[in-house]
Amino acid sequence: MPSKTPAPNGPVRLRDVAELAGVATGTVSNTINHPERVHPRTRKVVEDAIRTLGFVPNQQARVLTGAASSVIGLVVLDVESPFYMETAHALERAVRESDHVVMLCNSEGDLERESALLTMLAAQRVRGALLAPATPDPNSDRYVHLPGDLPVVLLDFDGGDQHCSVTVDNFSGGALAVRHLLELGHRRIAFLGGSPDLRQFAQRAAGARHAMTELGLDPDEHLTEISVSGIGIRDGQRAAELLLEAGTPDAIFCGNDMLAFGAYRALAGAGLSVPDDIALVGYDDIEFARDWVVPMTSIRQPIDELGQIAARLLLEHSAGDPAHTHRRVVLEPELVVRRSSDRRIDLRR
Amino acid sequence: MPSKTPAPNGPVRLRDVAELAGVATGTVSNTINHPERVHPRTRKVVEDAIRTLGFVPNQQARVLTGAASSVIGLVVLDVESPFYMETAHALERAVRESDHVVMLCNSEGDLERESALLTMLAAQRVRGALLAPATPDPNSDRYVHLPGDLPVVLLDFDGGDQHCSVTVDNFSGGALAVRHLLELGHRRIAFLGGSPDLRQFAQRAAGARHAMTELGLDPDEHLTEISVSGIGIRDGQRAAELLLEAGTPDAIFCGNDMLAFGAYRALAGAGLSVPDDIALVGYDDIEFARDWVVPMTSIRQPIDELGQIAARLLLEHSAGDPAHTHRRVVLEPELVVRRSSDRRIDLRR
DNA sequence: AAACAGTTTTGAAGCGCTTCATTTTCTGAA
DNA sequence: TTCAGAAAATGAAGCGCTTCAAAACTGTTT
Repeated sequence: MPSKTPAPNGPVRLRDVAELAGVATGTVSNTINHPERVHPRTRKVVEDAIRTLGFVPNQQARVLTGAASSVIGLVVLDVESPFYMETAHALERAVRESDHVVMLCNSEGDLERESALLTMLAAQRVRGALLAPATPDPNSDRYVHLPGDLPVVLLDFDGGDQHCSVTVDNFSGGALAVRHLLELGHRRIAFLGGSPDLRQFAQRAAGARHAMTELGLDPDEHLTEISVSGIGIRDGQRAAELLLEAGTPDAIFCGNDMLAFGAYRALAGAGLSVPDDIALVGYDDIEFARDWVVPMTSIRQPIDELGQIAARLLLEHSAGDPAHTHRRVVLEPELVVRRSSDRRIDLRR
Repeated sequence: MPSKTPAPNGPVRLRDVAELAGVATGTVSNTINHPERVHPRTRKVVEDAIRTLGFVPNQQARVLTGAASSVIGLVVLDVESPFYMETAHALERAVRESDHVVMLCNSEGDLERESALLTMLAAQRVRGALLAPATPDPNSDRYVHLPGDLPVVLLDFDGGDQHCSVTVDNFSGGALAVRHLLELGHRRIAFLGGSPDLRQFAQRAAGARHAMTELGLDPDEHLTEISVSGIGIRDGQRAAELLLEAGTPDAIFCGNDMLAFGAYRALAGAGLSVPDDIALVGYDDIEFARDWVVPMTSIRQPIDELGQIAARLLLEHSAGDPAHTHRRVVLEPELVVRRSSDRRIDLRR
């Protein structure tokens, strides 16, 4: 005579454990979630049953009964970009201790896809999402309403008072780089940035201009700006080649490290030595920068801190505290001087 | 007089939509999942209600009622390794069309953590998981029993007849590289591999030896093997420096591209030219290989294919077909010749 | 032996959805 | 106008879990 068990196939259910242990389902649930409430003797029996059956509680069912999800979504523009990967990793480390996992999603810079992913995350009822927006428009209001009121923290994008956000000051970073080059005595500087309507690049360029003005130099005269559509090594190389045709500057400041690597290739190809003939500065300080053939001076984004703060904001926000107010945190980048801009520095570093 | 709605807080529920549209819950469910079953007029009303309320169905509840999850887990050793990232990306592309998303998890090479992640994925009742095992032991049986019978496909690890697996033939790749170097006339070759008890490196080294024997050369005489604990640029550099102290070989074959980049730095630092003084071959053909200062000859792993096949196997396996039998697919790597081993090739490529 | 105050255990209700046997409504032919 | 059959809409049951009021046990005190 079959018991109440409808079908013994599929994964083991809590009820199966209860049956084997000879207790009620509530007791099994309690030994898992409130062990102190159940008698040690019973607890032992239940735990044994769990082990013999290899029971793994269905998280979906749990969440359905009100438990908070332990999944955090992260939507980035490009999973292959070292910067975003390092961010993902930092975030993961940050949420690890609170037993959360990161679900990494790739919007590929496509707004449609970005929306689809956010909806998907909302449908999964994840705890919340970190979003590095794909919009180039810094004032876009497309993030005001998010599907199924997903708790969101924006990365590298100012959320106004609609959302929490964590950004790194690009303007300040651009200024940092150019100030450094000016201090070294360079006067003809080129800024090699990605597509000019990507927020980050525009802000870095503005910072670069500011650093010049600050010292009483006219940017129009001393700063050549050149922009590329892509942001990869190839793009940097091509742009730098173009730049060289119009004359050799004293220094090139690139909008990111990949572009700087490309510029390096162009310079090496033209027989120019870095840093002897020309100084080179990148941005992001990805791992490769340190280990590039000539170690690359770069602007470091405080990625670990960014991950930690973003995680904290998100967990706080998604805890459902009605008193929560949106906060924006702006982090300061840091100049890391290496050989590519300063010949006094050991080649190895 | 309050209606049956218990609490209008939290996300919008299907029932809220039904109420607003003035229909039964079943009808709302049908307009979402079986639109053809509901009258166009009603459908319109319901769809409007969905839109005004911004309803996003709770995926957890859906899965609970038997729908297959749309999440696929991917557990890798190192999320910052370009090889795994490219794999993750390829996998993502592969499952995109079937509307699945990838949940990327980082085991950091830690067996404990790997287990924890697999349990977590089982608890989430994901559709299945791709696993790049952290065990160095190729015969480990720790993957025989997985938590909550999670459907799993192993990556880069032979699953025997317990699991499906997709691997790339490391032996063959090692042979490919060394054969290439021998054909170019090099006779004193060094193999610079990562920790010798990482399966992949051991197999590549074996392949290298085989290629020598094949040509009647004694590996003991012509092949110097040197291993490093790490697998990063720094490690490669240090190892190559050590190697140079004992004399300069004709060519260095590195167990991965990062090591090769490091070796390049060491060579450049010692004033040796690649490829004129010494040839260099990497492994994995990550994106950087093509764009390294001297474009790097490398062994390409067919990552796209790997992602596609793995995805297909997993979806098939997790479809629950009882007739499913575990398959192992072995992919062949490919030699990509670039400047670092062959001076006849244009510097730019 | 009865009364009491814990301490454990129980099991039904409910989370948001889908399914499906029923009921209701519509359609067109008789 | 009636009625069979198709089409559409209904709503209760159930997915696996947690919760919580109620029931069933302790053991201690009169």
